[in-house]
Parts: sequence; structure tokens; C-alpha cells
Amino acid sequence: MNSLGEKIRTIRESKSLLLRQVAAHLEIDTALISKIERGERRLTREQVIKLAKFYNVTDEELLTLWLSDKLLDTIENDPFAMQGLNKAKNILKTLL
Amino acid sequence: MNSLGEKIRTIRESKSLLLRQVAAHLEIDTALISKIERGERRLTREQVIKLAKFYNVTDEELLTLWLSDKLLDTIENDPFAMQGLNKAKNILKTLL
DNA sequence: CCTACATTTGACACATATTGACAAATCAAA
DNA sequence: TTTGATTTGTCAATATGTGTCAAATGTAGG
Repeated sequence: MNSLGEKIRTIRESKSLLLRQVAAHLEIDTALISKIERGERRLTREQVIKLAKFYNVTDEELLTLWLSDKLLDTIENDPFAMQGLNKAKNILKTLL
Repeated sequence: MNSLGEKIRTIRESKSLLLRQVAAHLEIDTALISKIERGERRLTREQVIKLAKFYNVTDEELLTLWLSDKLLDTIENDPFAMQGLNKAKNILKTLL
């Protein structure tokens, strides 16, 4: 339910960076990045990209998690979540 | 990109109902249901269910389209939309 | 046990998005 | 050309998202 937060916390810890340092790099308050890592808030798309560069991972890796979190968030625990996802996938497929 | 709107317009026309009548049933302004059918606005979940009953189709049919529209809306035309959808699907699968 | 620093929590501010109403414009058919 | 249906534009109220700040809590080292 909060894949991106967990991921970026893991990466940050593996690099022994402080929240303060990451916050400074993103130019946001330390409190905010704390909340983000714990899934209480979300990054903007631009911030995800900035973080990917900072952490030396691909945009794709983080953006995929970011999108997935957003998607799961919008369907919350709707009983038809899976049907909705499948329908969306089919429609998207025909658009590509 | 607006599956539900098209669907409910088709159903309404097949039943020869006026926007005014549907609006009255949903207790909203006629202008609003017009926008909804054309994808300019969205129904609330409760309204979708009310409409399903009114139109004699299953909640599932309309709610699936409604969710799908919401999903496609939140990933807009992100280059990683498909990856995000797949990731979300996998996570959801493990949650069920 | 202190102290210093890291992190978390809660309250609030501000911006943007959503949902709705209403009035006016447009469309279509009789 | 008049009537009723639909669409469009604008505004208000509310909800949601993104951020700050201050205070509380957690955690090591001296």
C-alpha cells in the first residue's frame, strides 16, 4: 500500500543519509520527507524524478512504484478494484 | 478515456429518457448530468450505484467502468502507466 | 542521567481540484 | 419561430494536496 515510501527509506538507509539531507536536496521540510517515507504523504512526480537521480536509480523504478501507489490509493478497497484495474489495462493497451 | 459517460448516455438513449429525468432521479442539476455523460465531470460512487438501479444494470458493470475511468485519469499519459498498472495489479492480487 | 541530534506528530496555511447551482447560449423539431 | 432539450460558462462551497513550524518523542555517547 506504500511501496514507494518503503523503497526510498530502504535506499536512504543503505546510503546512510539523513532525512535532513534528502529534504535539503528536494528543498522541502524534513517533516515532509519523514511523512512521505511512512506513506502519510505523497511525492510530486518531479520530486520522484529528483530523488531517482539523487539515489542513482532509474526514474522508471521509482515512478512505477509511485504510480502503483496512486492507483491503489484511488481504488482503495473497492470490491470491484480488480475488475477496474483489468478494464483500465485493456483500454490502455488499445491506446498504445 | 470516458467509458462510463458513453455507457450511461447509450443506456439513457436506449430508454428514451431525458437528461432532466435522470438529473431529477439523482437530485442534481441537468447541466451536471450532461457534463458527466460527456466526460467533463465525474459521478460520485453513490450516484453510480443509484444510476445502476435506475437503469436496471448491475452495480458491477457501471462501477467497473467508473473505476477504470478514475484509474486512467490518475495515470493520464504517463510513460510508465502500463508498468504502474501491472505493479498495482500484482500488489492487489497478493492482498486478496 | 544528560545532551545533542534525528525523527515523528499535530496544527495550521495556502493552493488546487471537485462538486454543485444557475443563467445564458445553442440545438433540434414541430 | 417557438418550445423544450442540451450544452457552456461562471461562480460558490467544500475537499484534498502540499508545505511549514513547533513541540514531542526516540536514540546514542559522554
